[in-house]
Amino acid sequence: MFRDLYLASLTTINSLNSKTCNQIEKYEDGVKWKFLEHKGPYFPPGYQPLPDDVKFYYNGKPVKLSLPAEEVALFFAQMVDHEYTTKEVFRNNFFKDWRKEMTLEERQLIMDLNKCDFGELHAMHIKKVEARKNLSKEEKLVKANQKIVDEYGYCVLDHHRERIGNFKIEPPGLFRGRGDHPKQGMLKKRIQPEDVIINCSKGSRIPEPPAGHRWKEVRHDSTVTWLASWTENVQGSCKYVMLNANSKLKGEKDWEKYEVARKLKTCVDAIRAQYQEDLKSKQMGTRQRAVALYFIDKLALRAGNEKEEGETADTVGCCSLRVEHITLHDTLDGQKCVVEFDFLGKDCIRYYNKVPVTKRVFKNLKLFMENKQEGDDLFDRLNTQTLNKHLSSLMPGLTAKVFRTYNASITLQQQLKELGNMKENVAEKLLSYNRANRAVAILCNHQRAPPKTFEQSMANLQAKIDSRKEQLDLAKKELKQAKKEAKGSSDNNVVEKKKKAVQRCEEQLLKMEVQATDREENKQIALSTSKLNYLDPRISVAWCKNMEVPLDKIYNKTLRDKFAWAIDMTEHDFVF
DNA sequence: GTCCTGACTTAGCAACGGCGTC
DNA sequence: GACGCCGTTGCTAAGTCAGGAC
Repeated sequence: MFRDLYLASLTTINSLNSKTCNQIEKYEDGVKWKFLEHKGPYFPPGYQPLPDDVKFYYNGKPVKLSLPAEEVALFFAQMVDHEYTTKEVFRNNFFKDWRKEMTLEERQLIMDLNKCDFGELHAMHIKKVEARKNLSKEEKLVKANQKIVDEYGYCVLDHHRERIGNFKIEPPGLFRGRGDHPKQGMLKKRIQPEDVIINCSKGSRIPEPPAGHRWKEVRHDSTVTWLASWTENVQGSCKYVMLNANSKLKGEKDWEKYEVARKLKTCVDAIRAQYQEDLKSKQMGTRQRAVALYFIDKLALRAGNEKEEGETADTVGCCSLRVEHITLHDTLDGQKCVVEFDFLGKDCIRYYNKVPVTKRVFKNLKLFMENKQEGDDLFDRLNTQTLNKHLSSLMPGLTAKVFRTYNASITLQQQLKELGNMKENVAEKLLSYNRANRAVAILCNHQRAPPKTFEQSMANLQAKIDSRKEQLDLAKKELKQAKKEAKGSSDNNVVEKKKKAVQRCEEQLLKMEVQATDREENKQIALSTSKLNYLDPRISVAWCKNMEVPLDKIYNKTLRDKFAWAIDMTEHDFVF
């Protein structure tokens, strides 16, 4: 995949368990692995045991916890005002794992989480957060942190110095699975150097493990893009240290992704014709595949791999839909053949939609649901492997995911064409862009929790609009008066001044009203996900050029870096 | 064909920090 | 200069998909 990888440097934040540690060192930078004794364990950087006046209480009595148990208690204490800690599953998992870190005596004493009082630990945490907020820039070690990024945040790939995306090892803490995750609250353990695999070129400088320690393995695999990896203990999955999105390697992959989606554009009509035909197939499997493809294409559903029951939250995608996730209505709200979808998708985000479908799709769905009950798969003859195998036979590189990219990008392009108006000012053009972006976000079901301060900030903005309206009325009156007074006079200066004031007021009012509309429409919709992952950046770059809108109005610095390849190559006549 | 795993992309949340307003 | 708002950034969970083993 790449020829010549040199890992310039790599470091990990946080260190090892401290079970037998007998010495505490305070670290200025809080980053490098630090080792206390040649054969001893690591200690968390900067970790200080609880001061004497901060106590943990069990059943109303103060208890001095051993160091590992104390650290895990702090993880919980930091979260006590979060909804997580009210959930039974979270509490049970936490308590079970916490007890594993306790000494025998502690385990015999601490039997019930409800009798634990983390109040003082939590107060200490809040105090620390507040204290940090009040620090100056220098005290916050901004420069020191930058030095760490300079030293450890880069690698050399094909002779180019490239930024690493996540060069810090994930610190220990409590697992925050989304939704009703059965493993939420479990202890995410501290990663040791002995857990970490380093991947770098043969002959390159191998990063030094901390003194007295060794890496799990050093390998030289140029077929993969990761620089280091480890296995996390909660789900047993691999975690990787990889390059930043602005690297050449990631940029090339991004470009390839959009090129495959563009290629789909050339054969999508034939593919659609084929799955329409397959809806009539005698083979049940083929019909199911056709209906699934219809959903993936029309509704931009995800493929929906099977998941191991009890290991993760109960979420589904297209192929894993169950009969309880759809309701069929012969007629609904004056429309015929309506399918009502209601299920939890990725990240436990609810997908709720009422969609009129063709008669044939509707008839097939009725057939698939015959003699089935809650819990049964809707598409029992289909899985993502067979679906993708079929798709790749229709077009090289075609998978279910490509439809999402294709439909997202083509929707943006069409919407921009429909909504765009060269005569508008920049604020109005941006509203049109955001509306096009929003159409995509709705299609892909990219939601967000409404900001906590939403109602208040809308009220503030409305108050500003009202006050500006009053100013405008006043300015108009003053203009009228000035015109009256200037009648017959050759001096038009006052009138011109008042005219400009009216104009300025109108512009400001329009800008605020546009902002209010945009914000309201965006309340529960996340635009960033589609912008980052689904919309071919060349469409946006070309639009900016054609509409004479500065690119930084739609792409922030991070996005401009990520899409540098598109910014460099795109002309105004680009068509997706 | 199915199951499992590794590698990679996609996703939302929360902390941070810059900037406008008073 | 203080304050609050909101866009940006970092973090890491949760998906997709290919390939290998059986």
